[in-house]
Amino acid sequence: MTTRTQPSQRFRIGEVANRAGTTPRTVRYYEEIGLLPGHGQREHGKHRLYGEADVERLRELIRLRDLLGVSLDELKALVEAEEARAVLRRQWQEADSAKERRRISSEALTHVEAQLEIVRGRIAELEQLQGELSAKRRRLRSRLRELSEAT
Amino acid sequence: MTTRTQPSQRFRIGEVANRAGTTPRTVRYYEEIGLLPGHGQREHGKHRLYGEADVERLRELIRLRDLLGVSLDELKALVEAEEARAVLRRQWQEADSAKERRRISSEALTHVEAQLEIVRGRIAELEQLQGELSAKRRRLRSRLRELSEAT
DNA sequence: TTGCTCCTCACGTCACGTGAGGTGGC
DNA sequence: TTGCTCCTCACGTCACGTGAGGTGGC
Repeated sequence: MTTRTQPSQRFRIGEVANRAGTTPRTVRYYEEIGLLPGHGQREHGKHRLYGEADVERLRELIRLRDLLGVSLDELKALVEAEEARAVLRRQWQEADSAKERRRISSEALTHVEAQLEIVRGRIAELEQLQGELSAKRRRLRSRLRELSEAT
Repeated sequence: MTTRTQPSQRFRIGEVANRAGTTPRTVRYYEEIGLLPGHGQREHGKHRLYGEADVERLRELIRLRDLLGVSLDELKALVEAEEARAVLRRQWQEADSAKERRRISSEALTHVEAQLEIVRGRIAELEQLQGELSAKRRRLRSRLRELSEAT
């Protein structure tokens, strides 16, 4: 499973956490719940070592967690579905029937569109809030202008 | 403190939670940590009763919690600062020196601008993600088109 | 009276934070 | 050898979820 060529560039957990904007504890926890590989063949007590790809994955996880506001379970399901599709894409690149390939692609499309809907909704809500805050700011500015003109 | 005219429209905790899109447990917890008034003169074991204003406040709390991604402690500080300014505004409407009123307004402006920065940042990040998802969708659609043309 | 929702503990859970005591690599 | 970061428990915390056992209002 997850046969990973050992990356040339090796980071320890602290640096990985730093680069991804989080803490070592979070990295260990994500390994514990299966969000990060945990490259199994590590002896008990030995240091965890990571490559650039791990940093990227962690960054992406944190990004989606924060922006989509999903639980780690949902996040796991999301990225696992993504990976399953990536595997299928590679396996059946030329092989398999056109019908099957259509099914896979259209399933992927459904997932992407669902995510887009969440993102669009969040943007809309934030823009609404932004509008309200801008109006507030405008009122405060005009009040301040009046106050300084009154001197 | 928080002398509130008893509202004519009275909801029980379940309905308040429903209208705000949350649960009774959350309402009780917010009362416990001081995010919601808890209209003190309730006898032990008696039902909590709320008005339309409470529903609005709860909605706003949940909205800010979800959109800004702040802790409940930060949220509390945020709304308390807001309320303190509202009180000042009412107290010193005509009274007090123009200098003091300028100070209050300009402090409020600083807070609003800080919030606007957070909101803008989040929108920018979400738009970045939206762009990436749109590109993915475009690729998937064109692949599907090719697949159906190949039949 | 029968349901329903409410009440107050109080323990469980998720996503980590924070030491405690010990080992490993520049 | 001296620091520093790492390791593994394991308990603490924040923001609630979830019963347990009981009371209150249409």
